[in-house]
Amino acid sequence: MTAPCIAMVDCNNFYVSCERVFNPALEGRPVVVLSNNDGCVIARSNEAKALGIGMGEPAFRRAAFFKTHGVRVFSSNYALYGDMSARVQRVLEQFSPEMENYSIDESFLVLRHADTRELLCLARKIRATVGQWTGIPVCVGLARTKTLAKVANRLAKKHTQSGIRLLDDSRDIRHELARLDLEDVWGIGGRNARKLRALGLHTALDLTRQPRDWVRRTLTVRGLHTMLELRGIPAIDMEENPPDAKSLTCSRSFGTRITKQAHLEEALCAYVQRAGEKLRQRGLEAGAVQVFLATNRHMHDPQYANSGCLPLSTPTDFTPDIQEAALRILRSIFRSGYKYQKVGVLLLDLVRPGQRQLTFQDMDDTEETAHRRQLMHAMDDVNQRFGRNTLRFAGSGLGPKPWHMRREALSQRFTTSWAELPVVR
DNA sequence: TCTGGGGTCCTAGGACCC
DNA sequence: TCTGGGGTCCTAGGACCC
Repeated sequence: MTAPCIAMVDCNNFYVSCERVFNPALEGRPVVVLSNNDGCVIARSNEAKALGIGMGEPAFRRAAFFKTHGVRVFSSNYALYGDMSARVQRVLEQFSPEMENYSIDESFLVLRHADTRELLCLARKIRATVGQWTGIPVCVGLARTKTLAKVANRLAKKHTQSGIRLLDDSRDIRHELARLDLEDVWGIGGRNARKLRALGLHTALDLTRQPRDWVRRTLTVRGLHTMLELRGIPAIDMEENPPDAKSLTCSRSFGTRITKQAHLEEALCAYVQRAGEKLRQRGLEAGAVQVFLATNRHMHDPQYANSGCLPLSTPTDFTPDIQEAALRILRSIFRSGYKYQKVGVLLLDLVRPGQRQLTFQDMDDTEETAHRRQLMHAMDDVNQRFGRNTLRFAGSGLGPKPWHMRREALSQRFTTSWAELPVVR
């Protein structure tokens, strides 16, 4: 391969693999991991896939099936998966200085090796090292563009023993694209696949044969980039240093349906607290707050959903100010008489403090500002050392919390339990 | 009687990803 | 009883300005 090669490294059934690392008895058995609230299936072992369990299936509908087939079921444990993800990424870093951590379980690496044999050798080494150092099995797809590397990775998973697939020869590429459904192409979702089918296109190869203008008009500029990449022309850049996020969300579905405004307010306060922690962790301030609430659209009950937004007078990372704004929005959109399923907060117009214009307030209340910063810092510190919500705002309620989500089958926090952390810094 | 047109900014909605 | 959560980008269309 003459041009630089892109490797797509994808962890196999990642959440299931994380559970297995710390519970080897799960090896060879059907295992699933459920979404927040134990709602639906978001990860399946190969054995679970073989039983016909689909991605996104509601767990309650499969409960009996899980029991009769001995499927081991886990609530999602993001503290564990996030930590394992970081370990995998640290291993991958050693193989290329040019790397994009695309998602919790996928990374793109640029490999500048001219020789095909060298590339395959390196891919084998990546796979073996990640497996040995973290216990997580991965597959590697190799190609000239990110989109083709995703295709190669898919082939590595489905059709190889080695877990490695190089997709470089043009006849080979054509052959594989002719067998690839449009909705299985990275960047083409269900909606656009249906649209293209109605226009007579069915496979990835069909798409590569359309004129650029037509693709641009039909699928917007992003679809055009996808099509060019399928042709082997790089059009989607590596994002090695992702820019600061522009928004940040915290929302949950409730364990039971909620009708009381007071309970919604408690839940919202808790979510804002969490959002504030994320905000400070990233060193950002929010310029505006949005709140939304919704009933359960799967039920036949009366439906209501609404949202509202408020700008903050000056960008801030001070949780109480954000909570105040959020509660004002909630009170303006709340309607009684509905069974609510969900409430959430979005922090918008995020900025780095150093990069925004100073206001008169900034010059004015420096002492006050310092106190507020110290307060948030102290809370974050305690909660980091002793566990989330060790210190929390009274607004999130002192009594029982009917809005809490269900997590009935949670594994232990094997890697991040606070008891393992040093108490003194 | 006859009342422009082009540029910019913002937002909502829709699509995608894992 | 029970159907996730957290992001990004693009476009069309309206508001506004000169």
